[in-house]
Amino acid sequence: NPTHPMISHLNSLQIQNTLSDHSSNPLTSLSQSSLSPIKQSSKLLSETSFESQRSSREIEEDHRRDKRQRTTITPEQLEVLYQRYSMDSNPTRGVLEGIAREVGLARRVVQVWFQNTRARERKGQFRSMGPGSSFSLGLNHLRCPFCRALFKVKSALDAHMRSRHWAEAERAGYNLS
Amino acid sequence: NPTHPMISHLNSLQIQNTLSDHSSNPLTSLSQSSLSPIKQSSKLLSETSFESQRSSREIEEDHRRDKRQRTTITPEQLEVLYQRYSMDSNPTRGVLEGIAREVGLARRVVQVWFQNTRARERKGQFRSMGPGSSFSLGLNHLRCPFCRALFKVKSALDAHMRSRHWAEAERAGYNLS
DNA sequence: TGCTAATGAGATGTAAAAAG
DNA sequence: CTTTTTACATCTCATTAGCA
Repeated sequence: NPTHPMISHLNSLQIQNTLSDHSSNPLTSLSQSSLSPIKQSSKLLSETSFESQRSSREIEEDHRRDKRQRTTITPEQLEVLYQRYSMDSNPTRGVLEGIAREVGLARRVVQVWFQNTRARERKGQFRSMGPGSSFSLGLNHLRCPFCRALFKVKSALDAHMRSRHWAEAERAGYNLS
Repeated sequence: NPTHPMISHLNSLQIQNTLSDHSSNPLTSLSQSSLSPIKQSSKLLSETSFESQRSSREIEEDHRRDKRQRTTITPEQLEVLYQRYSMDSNPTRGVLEGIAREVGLARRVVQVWFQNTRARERKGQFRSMGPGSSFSLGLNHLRCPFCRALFKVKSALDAHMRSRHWAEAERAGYNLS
């Protein structure tokens, strides 16, 4: 199966990302394709970062393929993801990128995983995971007053409110200190 | 709103897919006709970090891309910005530059942020901020008698009046010594 | 087939650009 | 500078489709 996303991990390349706090970089780029006038139905999928080594020829082939690419997330990766999720189900962009690097998946893949997991939890279809995991649903009990985001630790909720609901929180009299 | 015939709809809503992920975005198609060359001085933005993964091909494409570049301001940077804003919502050019250096963003980006934030505050969408911050909306109550600038501390207002409204202040009998 | 990764539409917030 | 508009990033929710 050629579609297998090689979840391997040799992506240690690109270590950058000055996590060195404070001078955080603005992250430029990020644009998305402006698709061609020709409809081109299923567009390119998010590829894991390390796939950047693919030749343009290969990428072109991907274009032609109209099959949706499904990433297979390994149990080891899930373990990490759930652990991070339990601390903060709504990570900021920077944190998300760190997690992506840690598990070796494209940022977009991790982002989608978090979105789907939040949705799943909301619907009550949450599932504690794999072997040895101590994570369990009911414990993620802090819900953001302004959206449905859930958090396990207050500090994470605070950070979330500060970055996403600043105005409302202020108006409502929350003390985010 | 009939504005720019050119850039306008290139990517207006249609299939939209904004979501996807970028970063490795082929952007194959398309001619990309001429179109105005965005001025964007060469390295307005920090190319620090992350860019390492960009290939020369991608960089080249950037050159002919006419898309708008949106900076992502991190929560840490916002924290600093709002703190400064609380002291003086209308910083002079020099101060603005210092702030820009402190947060690691281009002066222009910070300037725009201040403009947008002042506008937001006027519209009542203001937010005060995070932990440790003593700033809170209603407290930004010193308004310049000659323009709409707002300040939290009198010294900042005075400095502002000295640099921008010297004549009027003099005439009006203010003692700015 | 069930679980879930990926998509897409609609909504929201806001950085950047345009207009005044 | 301000005000208004554009466009991009991200979220939710509903749905589609890939794989064990």
